[in-house]
Amino acid sequence: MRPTLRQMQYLIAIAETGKFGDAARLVNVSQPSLSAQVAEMEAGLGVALVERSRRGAMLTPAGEELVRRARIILREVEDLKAVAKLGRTELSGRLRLGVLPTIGPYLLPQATGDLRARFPALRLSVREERTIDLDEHLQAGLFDTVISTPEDHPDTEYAHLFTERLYACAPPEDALAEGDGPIQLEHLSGRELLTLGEGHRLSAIAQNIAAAAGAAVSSEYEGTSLDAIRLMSQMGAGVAILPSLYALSEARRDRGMNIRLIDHPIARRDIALIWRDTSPLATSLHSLSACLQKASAKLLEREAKG
Amino acid sequence: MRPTLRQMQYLIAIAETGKFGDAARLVNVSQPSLSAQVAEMEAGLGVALVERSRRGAMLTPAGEELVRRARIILREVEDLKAVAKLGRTELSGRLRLGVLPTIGPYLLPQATGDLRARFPALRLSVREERTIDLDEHLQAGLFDTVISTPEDHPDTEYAHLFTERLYACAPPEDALAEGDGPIQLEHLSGRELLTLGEGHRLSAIAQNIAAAAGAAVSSEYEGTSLDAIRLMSQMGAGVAILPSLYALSEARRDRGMNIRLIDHPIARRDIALIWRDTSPLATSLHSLSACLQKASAKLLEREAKG
DNA sequence: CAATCCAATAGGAGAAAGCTATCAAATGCG
DNA sequence: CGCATTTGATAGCTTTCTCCTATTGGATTG
Repeated sequence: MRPTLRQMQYLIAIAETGKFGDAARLVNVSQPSLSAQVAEMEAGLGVALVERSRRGAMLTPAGEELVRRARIILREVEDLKAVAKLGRTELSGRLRLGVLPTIGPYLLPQATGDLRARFPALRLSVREERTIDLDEHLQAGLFDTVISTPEDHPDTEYAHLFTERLYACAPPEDALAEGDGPIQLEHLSGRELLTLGEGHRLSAIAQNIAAAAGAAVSSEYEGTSLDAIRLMSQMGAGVAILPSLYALSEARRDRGMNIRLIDHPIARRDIALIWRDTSPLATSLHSLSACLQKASAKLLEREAKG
Repeated sequence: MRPTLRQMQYLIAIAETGKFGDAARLVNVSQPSLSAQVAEMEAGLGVALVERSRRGAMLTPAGEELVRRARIILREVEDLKAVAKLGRTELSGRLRLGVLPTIGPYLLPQATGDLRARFPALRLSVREERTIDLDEHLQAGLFDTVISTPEDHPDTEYAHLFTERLYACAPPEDALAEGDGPIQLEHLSGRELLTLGEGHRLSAIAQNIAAAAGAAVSSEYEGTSLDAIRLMSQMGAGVAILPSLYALSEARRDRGMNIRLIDHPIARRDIALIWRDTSPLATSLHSLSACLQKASAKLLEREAKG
């Protein structure tokens, strides 16, 4: 690819020193080598760039113009190297993160402070999608990493973030709302459960719970957001099935809200930061996961006691 | 100089095709060569740029960023080549022209039309200086070329433009002002001659004329411009010695002005476009001189008749 | 299970870029 | 004037880089 970066560098050295010999010394090269490269450059471009005389070297108008441009180009190459160096040690640039809508809005705000401190050059691009779409888009390269349930994503590596548990939320006048501690599956027997629409991971889990508890998932009221489900529940439409992060963060905000932990292995799900097993970002993503883990621990500390 | 332009090109090809093999075909290179160069680039920068998988290649965030920058850099190299190509055939960019103050203001305006048509990319930077300064600054590289008298500039090549002759200009009531044709040196005998200050070529010539004609050069009234000399002459201070271009162009404008050609070999001087004999612009400057020659011929056509 | 596809690896050939030594011209100094 | 110095160009040789063909290894597909 002519002219070469090296040739440009040599030409600039001549512009700066005014002599072939000094220019060669400046760039740590022998004078004949530099002469040859400059001659090569002139031949390749078909223009005289340097005027040789006994008193040294002087640039032609064309040479001056090319030096001006070459300086810009070399500086941009340096910038490129600097950017790469930043990216070497830490995450930087745009990282496309896919996240479950039952997690993202509650976990990420908690983590932003830490993230900014730990990865100042990182620009997160976040998108909420259903589990099934997360997987497809991760494999297609539209996401660099996702926050989801590892078992739904083949050919991936992951770092565990936290274990999500489920909560039941009933209307105030409901019998379920009277107690305080965890409830058993049997307590849900015969009830109508409210959950998100199809394709969401939460929906699949709710189906399992319903089957195990002898309950039914409401087909009429499939919510499009957790807030919608909670509101429907408050209006008497049924028992809302809510995941940890939402339940705890909303419960903290709304003291009147009555939630009860469902105490059963089926109502647990591991949440992890997940990436393609071919991704070279693995090590960086591990430290990202540490930040996220810390944030989730803080959000879930009430759960540990309860 | 790492990374190389070629390496950047290869990385871009991967970004565009999504596969090493296709990228190699795109840039007319074997797949192993491209693989090696990209690997070299990654090693040199210390960052993973490409995520390899069985389904092809995918860029990391760092890779995307570098591709963005590399595209800019490659385009600027193309621009540089294009600029060089323009400069190859014709004069272009800034050409620093030094010119005698007795010539520049009269010759150059006449030539501008032709110059623009012939060298559209040329930006003339003109500076008027005394002969002695022209020479010094030409040698020092502050000028690419000058318009002057060849015999005053050693180590130069030149292209003849025209032969300048001298005119005598006397006050209206003067005896010299009565005739019309050329005058002989004897007509100046005993007169006081007006000319430019020291260091100007015209001054030296006027000294010669004075010596040969038995005249004196006024030491009191050394003009700083030809207009000043002419005015002083009109006020009765002496006989102004004026060169062709000024005399003819002003005579054309001011019909009442009386000028008479001095008919003697000593009152001639060759004017040429001059450049260092080491200048690679020689051929281009020859075509520049053709334009200037044409302009001067037009200005001097009255002289040919008279 | 064979066929196919993709990237990495191996080994060798050619080009490119480097170096030392030398030359030719010109300048500078005694 | 003459000799030492400085300048860029040239010559010859060595090293490094770049590329190519051929092959391997792993994974996907019919």
